[in-house]
Amino acid sequence: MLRDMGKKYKDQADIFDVANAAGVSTSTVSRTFNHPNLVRPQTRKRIAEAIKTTGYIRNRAAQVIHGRRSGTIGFIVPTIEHTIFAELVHAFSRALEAEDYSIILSSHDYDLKREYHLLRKLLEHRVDGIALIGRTHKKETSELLNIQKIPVVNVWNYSESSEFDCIGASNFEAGYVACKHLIDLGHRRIGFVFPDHFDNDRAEDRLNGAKAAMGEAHNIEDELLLKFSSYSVSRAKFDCKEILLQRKTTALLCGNDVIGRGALHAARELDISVPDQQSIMSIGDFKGSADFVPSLSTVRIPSEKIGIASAEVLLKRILQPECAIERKKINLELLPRQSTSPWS
Amino acid sequence: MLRDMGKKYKDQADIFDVANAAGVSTSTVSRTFNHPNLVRPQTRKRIAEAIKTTGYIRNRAAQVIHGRRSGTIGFIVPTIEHTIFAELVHAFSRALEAEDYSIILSSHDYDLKREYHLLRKLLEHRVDGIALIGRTHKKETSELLNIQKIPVVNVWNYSESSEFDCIGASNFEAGYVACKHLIDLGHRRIGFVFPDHFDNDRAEDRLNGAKAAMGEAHNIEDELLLKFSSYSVSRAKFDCKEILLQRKTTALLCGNDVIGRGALHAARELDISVPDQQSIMSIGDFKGSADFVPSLSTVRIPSEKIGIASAEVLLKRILQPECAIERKKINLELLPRQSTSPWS
DNA sequence: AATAGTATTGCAAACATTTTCATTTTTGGG
DNA sequence: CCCAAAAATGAAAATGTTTGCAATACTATT
Repeated sequence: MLRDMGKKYKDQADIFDVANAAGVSTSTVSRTFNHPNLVRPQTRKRIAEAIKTTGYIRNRAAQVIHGRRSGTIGFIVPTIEHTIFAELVHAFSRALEAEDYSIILSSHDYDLKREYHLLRKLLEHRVDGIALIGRTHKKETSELLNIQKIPVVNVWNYSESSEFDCIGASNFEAGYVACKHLIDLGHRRIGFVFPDHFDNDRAEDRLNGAKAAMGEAHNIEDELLLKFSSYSVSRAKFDCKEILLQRKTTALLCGNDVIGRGALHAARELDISVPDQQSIMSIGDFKGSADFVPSLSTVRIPSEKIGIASAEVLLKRILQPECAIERKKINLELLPRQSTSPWS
Repeated sequence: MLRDMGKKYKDQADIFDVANAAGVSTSTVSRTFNHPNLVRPQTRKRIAEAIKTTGYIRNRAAQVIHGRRSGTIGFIVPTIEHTIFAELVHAFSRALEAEDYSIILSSHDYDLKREYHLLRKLLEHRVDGIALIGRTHKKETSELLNIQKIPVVNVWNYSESSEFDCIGASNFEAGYVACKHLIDLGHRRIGFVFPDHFDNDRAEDRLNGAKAAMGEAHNIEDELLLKFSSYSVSRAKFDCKEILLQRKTTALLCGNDVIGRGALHAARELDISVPDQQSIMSIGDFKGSADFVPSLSTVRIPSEKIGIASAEVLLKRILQPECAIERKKINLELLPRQSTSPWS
C-alpha cells in the first residue's frame, strides 16, 4: 500500500519514497539491494532510476535494528599522533574498506581506563568487530568483551595464550634479537633507552627480551644502564644526549624507532660519530628510518603485514564466530644497517 | 506491559530486559538516559542497578532510527599512513571524543573517485557531520553534500570562498612565505621539490605561492628548477639527490616536511653541508623536524590548532545547521632554523 | 486452453528505541 | 484529611528496514 501522504516535510528520502517512485512495494526495493536475483531485471531498472531521482541513501541504522551487521569495525589504538601505529591502521583500514566495512577509530593515549569507555561507545554503535592493540587491558574490558561475545582481535603483540584471536610479532623476541645483535658485534657496555612501560606491554616485553639477551652474554656489565624516555623525538633526543654524555657506553639500544631517531640526532649534535664511536640499534623500522644517514639499524616489525592479517582474521571470525582461536606470529627481521658496527 | 516471555534466546539485553528487571516501563528507562530529571532519583537508582545486572548497552541504531543523532562524525583524509595528517586527525578526534562523538575515519589515497564512495558509505551510517581535507572534490561529491544538507567542514586548506565551513591555513601563503624566506636570505638559484599536485590543491597552492614570490624577486633565474616527488622520505631523498648533484642551486624549497627530511638526508649522503653549501627550506613542521641536526627550517602549519578549530566549527554547525558559513584562517609561522642561512 | 510449476511481488510483523499524551501518584497548603 | 497542582510513570505510535509467508503473474507442457 502506498504510504500516507500527509507526512511532514522529509529531507531524507526513505525506502517508501523509492517504492512510490518506482510503483512497487518496499519489499521489492529492499530485495533489489539484498537479493537482486529475486527481482525481475526490468523492475530492478525502474527501481534504480527511482533511487537516482529520489537521492535515496540506505539507512544502516534501520538494517542494524533488524539484526543485520552494522558494517563497522572498532579499532582502539593507544595513539595515532605518532608514526607508530599509522602504517598499521592504514593497512588494516584498507583491507577492511575493501570488504565494505568502515572503521571507527578511537585512541586512548595509553590510558587503559579510557580504553574501557571507548569500547563501550563502540558497542553502543553495534560494531561487528573490535581490534585492540596489545594484550594488557583492564579487567572490565576483558569481561565486557567476553559477555558481549563480539569478535575481537588482539593486534600487534603476539601471545601464545591470548584470550582472543591474536596477530602480532613477539616483542620479547624483538628486544632479544636487537640486543643480541649488539652483543654479537662485541659491545659490552650497552645503554638502554626505552619508553615508559606503564600500561604498555609491548615496551615491557621488548625490555625483557633485551635483558634476557644480556643475561646470556659473557663478560658483560652487571649494572643495567637504563633510561626511560617517551614517544617523542625531542624527548628521546634529550634523554639520549644525557646518556651519551656519560661516555659509559659503546652502543645504545632504543626501544623503538622514534627513540632511535632521537638517538641519531643526539649523537650528531654531540659530534659523536655513529657507528665508529657509538652504535645505535633500534626496534620497529618505521618508514623513513632506512633513509637516515647513517641509516638506522633496527628490528623490523612488519606493521603492514600485521594490519592485513588482523583484518583477515577478524573478518573470518565475524563470519564464523565459533571457529577456533587463531594466533599468528608474524616474523621479525633483523636489519643491520649503518648505525651499528663491530666493537673490539 | 511486560513483554512476551516466549522470546527466543537473546544474547543482547535490550531496554525491555532492563525495564523488567527494574519493574518499570521502557519509557522510564529511556527517560533515565535522555531526560534524567524527569524520573524520580529512587527509580533512577533501581534502573541503574538493572542496567548493571543485565549488562545492557544502548543501541545507537535504534535511536538513530527514531531521529536522534548518531554520535558519529565521518572524517575523510587522503592518507593516514604518513605523518602528514596524523597530528590533525589526532587533535580532531580528541576534541570530538570529548563531546562523546566517535570518528569514522576513511582514506582515499588521493583518489577523489574513492572519496565519493567513502562519502556515500558515511551517509549510509547517518554520520552527524563530515570533515573533508582540502577544497577540491569531484562534482558528485559536492552535489551529494548539498542535497543531503549535512554539516560539512573543509579542513586544512583555507579558502575565502569555500562552499562549506572552512578551517585551515593558506597554502598559497605558506609557499610564498617559505620561498620569500630563501629569497630574502639572498638565494637566487632555488630548486623546488614538490609533491605531484594532481588531485591535491594543497600542493598546488603552495607551489603557486612559491612562484608568486619568485615573480616578485629581482635578479632571479628565469627558468624554474622544479622536480615532482612524492610523500615518501625515500623517494624524496632520491629526487633531492638528483637535483643536488646538478649543482645548479644554492637552496632547495621542499613542498612539505617529508620531502624536507629527504633533502636533509640527501645532502648528508652527498656530503653537502647544510646550510653552508646548500640551504634547505620546507613547509609543514611535523613533529620531529625541529630535532634534526641541522634542524629543518620550515613554515609551520599548525595542524593541532586546525584540528581543534575544525571540530568546534563542525560541532556548532551540527547544533545550529542554519548559522552563517564560518571560515577561519589559521596563521602560519615562519620558523627559520639551522638548515637555512644567508647566501652572498 | 487448462495445469502445474516457477518467478515475481506484496503484506505485515519484527527489530530497539523515543516521545506524546494520558493516567496515576505524590506533595503541600488549607 | 481533602484537593489541586505538580511530579512521575505507562501505553502506544512512530522511526526505516528486512523477511517469511501468501498471493499473483508468468511459462512451458500437455
